[in-house]
Amino acid sequence: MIKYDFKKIEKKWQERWLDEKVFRADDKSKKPKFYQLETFPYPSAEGLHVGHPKGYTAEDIHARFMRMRGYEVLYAMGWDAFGLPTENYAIKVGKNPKEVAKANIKNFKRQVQMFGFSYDWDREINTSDPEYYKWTQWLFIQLFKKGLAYRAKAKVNWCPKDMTVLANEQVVQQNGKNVCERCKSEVVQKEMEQWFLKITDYVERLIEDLGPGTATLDATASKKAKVEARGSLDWPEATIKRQKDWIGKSEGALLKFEVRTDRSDRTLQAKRSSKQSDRTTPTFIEVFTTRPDTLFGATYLVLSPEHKLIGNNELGIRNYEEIQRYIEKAKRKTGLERMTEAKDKTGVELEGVKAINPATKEEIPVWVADYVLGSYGTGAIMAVPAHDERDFDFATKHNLPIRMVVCPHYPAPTCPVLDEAYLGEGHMVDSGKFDGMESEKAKWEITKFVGGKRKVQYKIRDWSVSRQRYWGVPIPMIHCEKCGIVPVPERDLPVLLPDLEDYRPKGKPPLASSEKFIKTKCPKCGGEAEREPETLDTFVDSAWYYLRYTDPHNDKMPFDKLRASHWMPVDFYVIGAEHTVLHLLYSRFITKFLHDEGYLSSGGGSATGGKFQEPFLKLRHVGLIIGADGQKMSKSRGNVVNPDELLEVVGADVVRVYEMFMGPFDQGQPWDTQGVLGAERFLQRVWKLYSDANIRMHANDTNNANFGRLLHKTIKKVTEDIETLNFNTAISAMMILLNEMEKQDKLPVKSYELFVKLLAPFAPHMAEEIWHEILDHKTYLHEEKWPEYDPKLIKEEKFTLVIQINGRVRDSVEVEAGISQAEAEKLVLAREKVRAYLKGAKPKKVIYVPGRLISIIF
RNA sequence: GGGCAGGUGGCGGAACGGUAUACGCGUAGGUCUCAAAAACCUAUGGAGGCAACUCCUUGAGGGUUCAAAUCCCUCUCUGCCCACCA
Repeated sequence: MIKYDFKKIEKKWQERWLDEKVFRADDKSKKPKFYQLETFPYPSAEGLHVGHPKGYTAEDIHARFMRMRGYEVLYAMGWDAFGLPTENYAIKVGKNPKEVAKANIKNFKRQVQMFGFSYDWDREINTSDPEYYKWTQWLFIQLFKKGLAYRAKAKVNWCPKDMTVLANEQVVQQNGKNVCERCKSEVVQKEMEQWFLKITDYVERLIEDLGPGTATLDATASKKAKVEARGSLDWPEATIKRQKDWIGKSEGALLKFEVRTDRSDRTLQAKRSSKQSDRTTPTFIEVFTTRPDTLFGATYLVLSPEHKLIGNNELGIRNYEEIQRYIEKAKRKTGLERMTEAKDKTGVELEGVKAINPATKEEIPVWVADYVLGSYGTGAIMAVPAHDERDFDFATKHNLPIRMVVCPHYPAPTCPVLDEAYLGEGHMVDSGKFDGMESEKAKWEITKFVGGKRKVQYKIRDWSVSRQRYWGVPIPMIHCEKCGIVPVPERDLPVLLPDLEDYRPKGKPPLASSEKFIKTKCPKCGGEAEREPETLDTFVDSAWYYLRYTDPHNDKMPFDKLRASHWMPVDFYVIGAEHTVLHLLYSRFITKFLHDEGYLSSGGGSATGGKFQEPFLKLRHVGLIIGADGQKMSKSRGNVVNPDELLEVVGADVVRVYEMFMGPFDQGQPWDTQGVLGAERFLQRVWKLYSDANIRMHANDTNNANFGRLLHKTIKKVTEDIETLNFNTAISAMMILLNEMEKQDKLPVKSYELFVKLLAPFAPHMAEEIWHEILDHKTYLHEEKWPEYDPKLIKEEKFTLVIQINGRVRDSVEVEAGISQAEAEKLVLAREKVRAYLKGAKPKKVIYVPGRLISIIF
């Protein structure tokens, strides 16, 4: 037997594939297109983690499979190379981030290439390359021109360690604290002037185009019906839901409550006595509510601690000092305290201040409490304790009146007790002329009655993109004293990121200290001006990279409209579930924007056949590989598996097969070094099969129907499993076939060839070696046609009929496939074993499931 | 507190109304060998029995059904996500 020298063989094929550019995606191909997108990695200094190749192998299998099925596949790789970790690492080792990034990419590329992934390397991109970020800057300018990039003062999330602003999406919860997604330091709130992208302008379409979801379909609905119900997006249900939740749309009304204070009473008296016309406009507190129907039950108002009416004491609050102390305390609360105290609703009443319920005209108290958020709605609420659990808790604690105004049953013989009332719809009670009206209708009638406005409110806020750090895309803007903010003319792009001696963060952008960079002329008036020293959030870089792959070397445009439209939308995207609200939402926004601006047109050969405003049609998440100890892999736990060592010891094909065999693709599994051995044995046996069997190899098909049936069943199974990403069962099916092949006295060469084709996407190096060197073919396997199964050959001639008596399996018998119920019954009832159970009794009922079982009840 | 996913041998998992434990790992015994490794063969959920066989078993309990790991209800545990959004 020839030893399988994986090192030599894997290297040989990788070089040939690369040199001959066999995986080049042809823009002009006549074949139907398939765009398969790989999450381009952030090239960290640590290099590849065993988790990376799991997603990559799955995509590579799928890409190779699609090629064999006759598609022209666009499948490429690139580097999301800007960003904090590289910069922080560079600071640590005292190097330039540019050098560090270059070295990291080189290392990543070396590792990735050792796995033999079938990328079109001519399309490799790098976000830190001026040829790429020139177009990121171009994109920013287009957004600016449309008023979608703007500067505003806002409270931002500030990471004190990284000394930069973070987007809301980049702030995560850990142990009850708001921490930086990257470095896990606690985030503080800071008021700063910032660049924002107006994603909120696209919010309706971002919801709408996710589709209606499949919630209305019952479980029996076909997969196709489900996909159609979602519009054209085939995404995991949970991902769609999370994005919708993040956008957080709610419909309600803005209602105004007039404020009465000691001071306004005095004004009123003064007005009366002097008979002056009303020149002082009354003060109002505006609230947002989704339940305007419950207005008659609003028994008090609550302001958030951040509310501007209590910022200075213009209302003349009598206990202002106490209020201030409360606000200060609320501000200092950590996320953890907020969480644990969520049930314990604290608050202070504003003394000397009352509000008028516009429906009842009653005076109601006004409170400040930190259960009301300053950042949502108007920062103030009307509290309806009977119909809101939080208000109920607060009212109970502070002894405020509770008035029920919606009754689930009407006419109401008995209304349910209060704590059952909360959210339900029903009919109005105790609400003046609205009594008896359906609450849903009353929402808008009552809003109209008190002069309120309908309002749609979202949780999502505009995307903050300013970063006060060095290693990113310079924002292509110029500040001119005369002309204001002026974009850099497009002919002057890119604005190059200068090499700085000292690029460390100092709380202000490092670029600000480079006079050479900052000082410039205003493109409008020609006067002295300054460049914007901030850099862009790296999520801007990655929000359009999939478009660049379609035309990566274009130096006139970010991409050619026809090329982009030919390849887009992405047909299949595998991505970690952690990107659900960040990258995916941003990418959808940018695609819609570019579509609106006419840079993208109808999709080319895609299945959608028409317009696309969605970048990613089919989306799946890859499950995390965890350490052998069941813990997440991390350096500190010492449970990290290094792919370099694995590749050295067992080679790429074995790692690929093992990672696909571990379990369901979208679920996480612990790493098992012993398990790798199983994959290795499997491939060794595939290899050995020929050497051992070359005596047995037979040019002609044998008449072994059983073997032929298994072969065709395996073709069917593997084909379907790749389509559905059930790689573990696909491999198991191939193992079963291999077990059987080993038992054959005469193994037809044709069968072996079919098997090698099935194996090719999983273990491409070994398959290619066998195909060329043993089976003596000149073509590459991915140019071969994917095997098709013959439905006729799959049909069983016989099957095992299971015999159940009174619901228990008691016997079984081999029978002809076409056996009728009458025949089966006769045969079964004649069996001794069955007779022993029946003891002469007559069966009451017989259930026959063709091809499976017969169930006798007596 | 809410949402989602899930709990099947010693382990990863398969089956998703129709013979539970496919496939792989591990373990035990065997073949080969002076020996060991590798490779190959056999066995391998639990209890009982010399045996043929019988009973039990998919987190716990209940229900539907001729038949439930699978469908329904209650509980429980684990993982992930969200978390006062009016």
